[in-house]
Amino acid sequence: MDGKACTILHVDMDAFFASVEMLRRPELKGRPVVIGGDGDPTKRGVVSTASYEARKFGVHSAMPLRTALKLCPACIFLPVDYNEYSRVSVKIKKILFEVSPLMEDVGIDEAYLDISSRPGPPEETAMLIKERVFRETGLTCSVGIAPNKLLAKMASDLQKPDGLTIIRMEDVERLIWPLGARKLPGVGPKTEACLKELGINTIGDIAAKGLEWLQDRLGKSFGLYLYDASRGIHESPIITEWQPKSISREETFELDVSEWQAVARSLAFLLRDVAGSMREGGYEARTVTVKIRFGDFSTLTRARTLASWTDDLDVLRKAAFECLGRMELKKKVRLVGARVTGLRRKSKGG
DNA sequence: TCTGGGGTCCTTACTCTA
DNA sequence: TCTGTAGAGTAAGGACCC
Repeated sequence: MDGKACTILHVDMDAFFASVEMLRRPELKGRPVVIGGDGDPTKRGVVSTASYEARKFGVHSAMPLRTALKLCPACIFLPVDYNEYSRVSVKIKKILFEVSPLMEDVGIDEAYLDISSRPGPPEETAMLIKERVFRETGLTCSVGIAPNKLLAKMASDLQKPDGLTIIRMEDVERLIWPLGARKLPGVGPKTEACLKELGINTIGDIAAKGLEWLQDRLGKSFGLYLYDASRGIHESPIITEWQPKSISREETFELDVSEWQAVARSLAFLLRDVAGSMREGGYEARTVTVKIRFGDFSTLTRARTLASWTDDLDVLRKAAFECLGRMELKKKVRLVGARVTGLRRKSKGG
């Protein structure tokens, strides 16, 4: 941002996965629907999206499917159909891009738009988006309008579903300060608990603290972020081009395994997948990391940086197995993962 | 009996080198 | 040559996001 007043819009699809399923199966409308895992709530997996009806039972995303089933035995459980949601997502992003090419894609169901140079009031642009998205996909979204990305995101969250909310800098004290600290992006369950210990419950409580006080207790970088964010100050720009920094695959076993061979077999499969994605995107990598999570959820990672960049499966596999060899598998293994970092685009012909 | 998968970013520790 | 140190690169773990 260059100092000029900015108008940023945050568009967030309402219960996206569940809403797409309801488009395909209208008989699900008005019923508690949970999307997650392979759709079997007796198996390992977590909730990706719960319809608003399911949320009334206390079901929310990231909750284990087994817990969701207990809370809501009448819920309809469906598997995640990522291909279908991606197809709909592309349609929505196309509409948004037509409204403003200064668009930042944030995952499958949300985006930021810089509409500073669009004529007319921003509410008009927001209404135009909502109408077009509904007309062309049958889905509703919530839109937040603000001078920066942080406030735009918080705005879209204030009124859901099908909301339209504006936050100006002068509204921060009235609209943002009364909210729980957890409502600030970047504050997760751990930070929330830590803040509570410090006597901080709301965003206003954070804003009441000095910069040094926050930095002493929460670290230099995060302390500064909280100090600014609680005042609605945030300067990160709209990112229109994105390059991945890592490519990874992981697998949670249906039952924890104790045989090294099972872990090794899974690792080999995952690496083949990772290498496939690398080739697809035209990337080569320098560092390979292996992750092992045990039944008690304790997690180990081991990394190996290679002498040069590669997308050769054999080389990646050798590095990964060397990492695996450095770990003691004394407990049953729940999850195995493979990741490559230090990515660069492969030069043509090489 | 819980707790996915694919990412990003931050902090801390360690090692090597200038 | 010895010693201390700063900085870069690497490694490991953790928090967070969708």
